[in-house]
Amino acid sequence: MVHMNKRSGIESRKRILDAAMKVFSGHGYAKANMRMIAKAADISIGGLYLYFRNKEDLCFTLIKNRLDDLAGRTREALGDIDDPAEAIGKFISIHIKYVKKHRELILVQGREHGFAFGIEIKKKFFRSQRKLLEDIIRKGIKAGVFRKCDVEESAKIIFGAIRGFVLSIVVEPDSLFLPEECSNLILNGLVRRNNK
Amino acid sequence: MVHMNKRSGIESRKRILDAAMKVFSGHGYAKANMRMIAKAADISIGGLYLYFRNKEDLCFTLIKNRLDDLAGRTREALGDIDDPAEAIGKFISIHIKYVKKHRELILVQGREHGFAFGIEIKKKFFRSQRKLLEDIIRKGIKAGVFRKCDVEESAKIIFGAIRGFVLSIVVEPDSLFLPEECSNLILNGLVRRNNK
Amino acid sequence: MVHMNKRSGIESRKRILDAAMKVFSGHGYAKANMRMIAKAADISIGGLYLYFRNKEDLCFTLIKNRLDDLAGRTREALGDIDDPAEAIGKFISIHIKYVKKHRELILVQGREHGFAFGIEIKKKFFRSQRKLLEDIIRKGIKAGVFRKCDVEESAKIIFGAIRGFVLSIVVEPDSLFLPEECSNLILNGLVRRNNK
Amino acid sequence: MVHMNKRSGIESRKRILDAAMKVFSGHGYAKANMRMIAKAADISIGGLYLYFRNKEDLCFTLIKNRLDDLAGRTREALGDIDDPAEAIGKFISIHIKYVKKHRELILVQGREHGFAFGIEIKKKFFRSQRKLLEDIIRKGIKAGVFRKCDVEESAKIIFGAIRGFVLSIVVEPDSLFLPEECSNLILNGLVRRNNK
DNA sequence: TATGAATGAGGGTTCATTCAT
DNA sequence: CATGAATGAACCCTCATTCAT
Repeated sequence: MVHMNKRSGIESRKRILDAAMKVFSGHGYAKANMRMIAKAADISIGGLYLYFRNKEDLCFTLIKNRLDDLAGRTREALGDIDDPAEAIGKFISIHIKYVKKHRELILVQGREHGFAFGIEIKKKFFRSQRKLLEDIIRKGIKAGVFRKCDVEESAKIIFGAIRGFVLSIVVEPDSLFLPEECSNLILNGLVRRNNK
Repeated sequence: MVHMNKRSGIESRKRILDAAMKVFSGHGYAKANMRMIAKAADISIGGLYLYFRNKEDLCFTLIKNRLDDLAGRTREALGDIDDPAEAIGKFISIHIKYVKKHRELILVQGREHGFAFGIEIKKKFFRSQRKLLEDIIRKGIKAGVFRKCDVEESAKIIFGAIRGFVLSIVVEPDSLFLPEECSNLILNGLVRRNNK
Repeated sequence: MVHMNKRSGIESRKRILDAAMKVFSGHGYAKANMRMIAKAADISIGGLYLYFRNKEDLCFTLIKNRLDDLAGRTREALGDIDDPAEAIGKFISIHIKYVKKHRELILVQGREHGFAFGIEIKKKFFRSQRKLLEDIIRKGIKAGVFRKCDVEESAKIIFGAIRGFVLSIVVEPDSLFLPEECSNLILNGLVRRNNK
Repeated sequence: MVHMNKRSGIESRKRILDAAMKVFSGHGYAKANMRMIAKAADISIGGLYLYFRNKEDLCFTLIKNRLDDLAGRTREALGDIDDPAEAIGKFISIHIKYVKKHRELILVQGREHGFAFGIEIKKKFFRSQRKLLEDIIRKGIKAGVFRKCDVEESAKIIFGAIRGFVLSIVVEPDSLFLPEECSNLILNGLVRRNNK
């Protein structure tokens, strides 16, 4: 290939990241290889290593970026909502819509590198998101809107349902549930209310 | 090395399956290799291929066995329960306890082989389990115990929560939710009831 | 598989040989494997080794049998022919018809085992057949029917043509030459005779 | 080991081809292995796959190159010969001398890959060479130098003799016939002419 | 005479990573 | 900043052969 127009480092980095997202999500971490990414990024194999220490680092960066992005959006969206029920609904819908839009994110991940792969970053993310949910629930209970339940457990369960959605994208992309229904179930439960 | 004491084919097959479960779950599909499994099964590499066509077939069999087992247990456990709320609770607890006990199951899976890896078997399993949930919910609504909700969506969401639990085992094995709390939330929702 | 009716050793040996011919000729020596042969012979793998020391020995026996058979038939056919030209024609046609009928023979052979594979047996066979040709030619010259040519060279060339035919069977089975035309060319040459 | 002195891609390709020819012809396709070739080419195993898709591709290229080379030489040599008898002689001698010089060519080939291995390329080559022979013979007949014979059959037979020579190289390298004698026999036949 | 589970060296191939240019 | 040829360990899998039964 001929010499490209010189590109800035920043631009190259971004190109690589985009390409890597495409390739990793298309083939999975294990089956994706550096040659594919290099080609997709229109850069040489060696070039990859100018910007990322190794394959793992590249993938890690990808995940971290996405997680940070989603965390930011969630924080933002929740900022001006006071009603706890509405906040729960918003939390669910924003997460679900995000993973649906960026489904590539999920497809990237494998169980390589003996678990350790990006696990810390994910743990931190999950913890922070659960915290958010806990705060909402706690506020709802204090406001008398929610019943007195185990706050932490409930947060885990709600977040679990969202993660279940993520898994569904991989296995059953054609039968995903709706965020609205999810909020509805989580808020109201299955059991019939007296008054309706 | 000399020949092992002759073992029956059946016994060898089982040894391999056990060893494979251990190795796959310990390292993940991609990082596990046939040599490891052979050593763990106390058999030669070639011996592995006497019982399984290839690595994929071996792993596939593993998953299928577990799924069939869980499906059987679920069917059995649900058989003599009439109360829909109780059935929901049972469904949740049996699934969650099963994956907790056999957490190896989850760790096995990767995204190799272009998604197709065992996906059909899983899809079928998921569909059948969701069907079970749907039946319970429908019965609950008819009995006037459950409110009129979207049956299919609700089933997806409940099953999603269980699957979220599965993912948690991988990432946050130290903060799993309790099956009882899960049933509680799913049945009663977050929002406070009028009468309490 | 259940126990077969006990078969005699002789019969088993023959079954194996037949099966081996089929398998070797269908796949070539290198790609054929003992399992295939065992299955085709309806015997166990171990059973093969009761009758033949190893794969090579089995194949070798195959070749030797065919070569001996062809040598016998040639000797027989040539026995009562006096006319040298007719003898040449007979030699060519018997060889060509034989390899055409038993084309499997050819397909068996590979270049495995560093050349040595069955080479001695073949050499011997070739030498004896060439000798036969030489005798015919020499007789023809003495009788004044054939011109004075280099007997050994001519025998080599004629036998070469036959061997070329063998190769053609592998590569161009649809454009084989006719034995009659071959004798014709060998006997009369390309160049026009004065008197015709 | 540290990196070799950087070599150009072209040069490496050639080194590999040379090494492969040596190794394949020394051991035969089936017994030759990529490690041998790598070592002989003074390159790493992986390096081989930079230039050839796989073992088969490597061997195929080898054969194709030789065949193309011989075809070119034949065409060239025949270009300025008008006398049909001389042309036949030239055709025979050029082919025979070529395979004698490059005897490695023959030794390479096996019956692997279910016959298909390079067979098309060979067929094409054989067809084109036979065509050449046919043209010479036809010209000879038209000029009244050759007797009226079956042109295609005769071409097949002559080419068959050459191919028989090729086989002889493998089995009886010590008793090859001479190109001159071959032309002589083919042109004049065995049967004595009236006038001599 | 017969079985077939078991062996294990060795084959072809891949790919993350390096480094001379 | 960028290249891409080169590396080589490691992978999955095959198969001739053995031997306890």
